[in-house]
Amino acid sequence: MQNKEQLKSGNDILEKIRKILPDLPGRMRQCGEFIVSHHDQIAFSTVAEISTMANVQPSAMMRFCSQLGLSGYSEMQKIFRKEVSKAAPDYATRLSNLQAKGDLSASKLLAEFVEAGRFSLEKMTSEINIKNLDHAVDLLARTEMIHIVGYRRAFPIASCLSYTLEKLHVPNICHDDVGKVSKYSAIRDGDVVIAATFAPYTAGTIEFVEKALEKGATVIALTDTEISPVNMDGVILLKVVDVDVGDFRSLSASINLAMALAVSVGNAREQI
Amino acid sequence: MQNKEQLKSGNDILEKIRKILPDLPGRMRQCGEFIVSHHDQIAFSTVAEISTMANVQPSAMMRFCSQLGLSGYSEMQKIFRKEVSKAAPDYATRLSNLQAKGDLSASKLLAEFVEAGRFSLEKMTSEINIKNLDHAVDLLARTEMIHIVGYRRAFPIASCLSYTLEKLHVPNICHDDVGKVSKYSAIRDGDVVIAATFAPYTAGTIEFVEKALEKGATVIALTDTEISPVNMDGVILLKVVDVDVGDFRSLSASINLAMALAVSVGNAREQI
DNA sequence: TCAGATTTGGAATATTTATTCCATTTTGCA
DNA sequence: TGCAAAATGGAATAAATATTCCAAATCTGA
Repeated sequence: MQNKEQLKSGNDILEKIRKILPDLPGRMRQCGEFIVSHHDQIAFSTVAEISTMANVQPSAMMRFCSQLGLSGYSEMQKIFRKEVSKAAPDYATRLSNLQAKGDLSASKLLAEFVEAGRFSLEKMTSEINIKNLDHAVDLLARTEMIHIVGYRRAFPIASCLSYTLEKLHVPNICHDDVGKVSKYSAIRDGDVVIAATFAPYTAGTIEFVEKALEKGATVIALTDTEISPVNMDGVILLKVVDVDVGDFRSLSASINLAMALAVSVGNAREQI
Repeated sequence: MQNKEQLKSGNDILEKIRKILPDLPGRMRQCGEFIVSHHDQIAFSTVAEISTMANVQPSAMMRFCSQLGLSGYSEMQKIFRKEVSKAAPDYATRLSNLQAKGDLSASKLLAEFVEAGRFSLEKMTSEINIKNLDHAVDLLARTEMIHIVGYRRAFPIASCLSYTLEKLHVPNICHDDVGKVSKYSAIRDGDVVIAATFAPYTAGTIEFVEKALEKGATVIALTDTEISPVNMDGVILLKVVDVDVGDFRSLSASINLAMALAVSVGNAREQI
């Protein structure tokens, strides 16, 4: 049994197993069948657990992994873990490595941002709180005035929201602090505020949220963690994480959430 | 610290952490914050890995788990593992789930924007003119002043560029037309203008480009076609297309190109 | 049927990981 | 300012897990 192919992915492993399965003796066959049908559990189960479930001895499972050309169960588990784990790739390290090698061209950097953007978008599909999203749309569809606040890095998100809502003829005020004038007084009881802020959380946005809540407005927060300082009592939190590229972040997830939110509101208002 | 509540689910744990977080000392706080924001990784990671990522000692993490009323990290991991084994659908499944909620739902719209964003990023990778990108970076790295213009839908891109360049201490003026005042007079011979405009091409941006060229500035255009009205003689064109969702567009490609451009310029300036 | 080859189960061993313990440092309060 | 309490880092220890080894059982082919 000479294994020329390096098994790099879970699929490689499953394909290999399917190929050799017909010629396997008893226990080896059981191992193969079990792994194929329960591959989603490999990432977080021990040899002992897996072999018990497969009705084989632990050493049988070890032998099976050797037969696949792997050094052991651990190597197989690592491959499956990599695919199941939702940890963001370490773009910061990748960037420093590129920089250290003097290999940091604009096109390489663009590729990193594209990758980070893609990852952020995909991750958002599993992390978004749909109940809160629907609740936010409902509130925004009914309110007389939408206030939008997002400074510094979050300002593109705020301006995008404001532009989109205006195109849809939804009354909104984008609080841009022109002339360093904050206009809390424009907020009325019953209005809704959309506040966008991400680590390290601009103080002005936090203050704005506090003032808004005091005035009886409802606040919808676009932010990157449940323990964000804007997650105050009664705030509807839409968690959205954009991954870092060095000291910066792709804005892909948050800006697309903003667009989807605004267009949903526009649609909902047409039906009221 | 008497813990009466039995923590049975991942959510119980996260809720408990959020409650005690404000009163925690240094390392305990770090542990709590890390777990809340990376709870999807607990199932797959060792104490050593987690504590390294959280920048605490392993024993700190152990102490934190004790403070939650758990017997240790293993008990916490078991709880999260139990929930992972039935969750974790892949991206395609998550997308379908979002799309299944009804044609006008916010989640379906979000799914559409996510897909549009991913597609736009993918497309940009194959369509970007690398020669022009490098040329643009070179010019931007050498100029005394960068002027940025992008109105209406392109304004988030302009503001994102401006913010990023400012963070990198690159001199730039974002022409935002506050009070409907355009400031062509600030443009000097030798300056570089980044103009972002996409169909249907804001008249103000076209006029700005014309004025800039007259004044001897170099213009870099972020636009969606070679036949864009800003593709005037001598303009360096960076073509970037964001795909439509109904009457709107995901901004993913253009905003990530802007980020990559700005960061490249920052890097290039550090080497001059 | 028998002998050699292959497979198997499980004990022993090695490695990895979780946990405990304790000296030192830091914090908070009178 | 000083002291007691709390927090911390890290080494030592315990526990869990992966792996290796080998005697016994089973299979295969002449």
